[in-house]
Amino acid sequence: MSVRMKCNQCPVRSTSICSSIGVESARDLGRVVHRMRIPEGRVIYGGNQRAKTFGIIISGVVKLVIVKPDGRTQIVGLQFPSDFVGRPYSDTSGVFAEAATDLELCCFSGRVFEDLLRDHADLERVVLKRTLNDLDGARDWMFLLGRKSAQEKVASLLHLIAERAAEPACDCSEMPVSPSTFRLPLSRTEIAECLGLRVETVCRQLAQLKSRGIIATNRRRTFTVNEMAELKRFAEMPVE
Amino acid sequence: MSVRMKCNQCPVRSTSICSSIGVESARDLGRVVHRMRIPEGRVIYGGNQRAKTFGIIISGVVKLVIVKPDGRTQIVGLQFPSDFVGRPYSDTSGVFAEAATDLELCCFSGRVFEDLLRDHADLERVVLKRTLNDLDGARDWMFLLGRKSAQEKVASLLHLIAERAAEPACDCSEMPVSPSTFRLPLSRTEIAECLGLRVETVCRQLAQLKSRGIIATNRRRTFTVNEMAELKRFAEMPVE
DNA sequence: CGGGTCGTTGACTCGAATCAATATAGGTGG
DNA sequence: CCACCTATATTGATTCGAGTCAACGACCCG
Repeated sequence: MSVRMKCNQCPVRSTSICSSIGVESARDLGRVVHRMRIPEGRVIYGGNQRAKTFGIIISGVVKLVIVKPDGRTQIVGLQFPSDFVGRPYSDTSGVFAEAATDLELCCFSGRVFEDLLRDHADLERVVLKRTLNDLDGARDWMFLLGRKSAQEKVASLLHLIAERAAEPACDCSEMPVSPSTFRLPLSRTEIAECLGLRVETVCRQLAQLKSRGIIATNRRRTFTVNEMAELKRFAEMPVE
Repeated sequence: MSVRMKCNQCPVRSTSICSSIGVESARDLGRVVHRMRIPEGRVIYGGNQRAKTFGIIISGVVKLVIVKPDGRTQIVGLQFPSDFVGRPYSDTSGVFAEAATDLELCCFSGRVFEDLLRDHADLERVVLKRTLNDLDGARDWMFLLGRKSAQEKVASLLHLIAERAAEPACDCSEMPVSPSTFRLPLSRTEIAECLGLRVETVCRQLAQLKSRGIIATNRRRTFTVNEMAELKRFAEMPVE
């Protein structure tokens, strides 16, 4: 099976960077890709990872983490299917990328991709656009970290995940039950690490949302959002 | 006086994007620039600002702010001389840019710059590199907002500002007194808005640092860092 | 079925927010 | 140029939200 074939049946083709570049760039990119399965917990880049890796997430979730020597941990980004993974033009970033769930990654190895970037202005433009969007996202997240209450933080993250999980490209959904049920890609501890909170606080806020009927959880990672609109309200209102 | 002349004597030429592009791009860019003085408090883009503006800061400081309807405010970025100001490829960003001090800006108006970006791959590449650095910076800041104590937050911000203020391109320094004295580009309230704190908390932490002899302040905005190394320690240690 | 990790809940503490009262710089107008 | 006036900064007293410590419960794996 040729690479072209693989790209043609790629589930994220229409939403990834591949959809925004010219045929020539797409062809050159298609030549150097290979699919890869990565188990939960594996570090993709950063830290002691020597080789640069770039890729597009086909399925699964990647977390971007900052860990300080004293153990304090902050998750500074989440990436979902169709997102671009990698940090071009630098190999010294305090951030590292780790598989939050098992992943399917369409990846191209370091040097090759950077050469491609240099040679294909359209590819570089689309990476720039993605990066600018990531920056907007990071800034919205800064507002959350600096100004929102625990209640709002938890509601915001659930809302964000629920929206991404609902996208067709994402296989997080378990079964199209009534509103939206999906498997949470993060543990309680990881949720806390996203939000600048402690696990216990996250649990208490989840309990609150449950008692109000806005969400439901049975098995640990199985989530149902009953009232998406309510959830959004909670994500932006100081309290009730 | 020609534009070329103006560029030749530009104080931030060697550190801005202009230093990283080819002669042809530099020439084309030089054709469309004009200097502008902008008073403290003026909004440069975002909010109700219709016209897109791009530019390079020659002197002064720009703050990037998110304000929510209920009045909660978070500063999500600071930009110093030689930094690039503007948000290409989008006009709907919740962030807006405001002059934190009086500014001197070398600016190019919207459409023209975006066309230039498209036509000059080297210019686009250097904007991409800057954006990636901004993203790294935003993520470091997320760690600060999510995980640092008030003490560390204040020390971190002062350290960051002191480093940028010390750069030759920056005219913040007042007089080369013993260690480093400079004019703070932010009010106490703005410092609080950077850090996800309240004014009162910022004051108390400043008082702490003063009583330890690490910094000194006489007139409100005049700051001296006595012990840069100590300040850095405080920026990263849970407490003392 | 048993062990261990992860999640949940409760009691208490602590750091930063809030509320309130001055103090001081710096600008303004007389 | 000086005295006043206002916005900004500072300090104190108290409250409150989230952190910490501790125990228990439940899901998941072998």
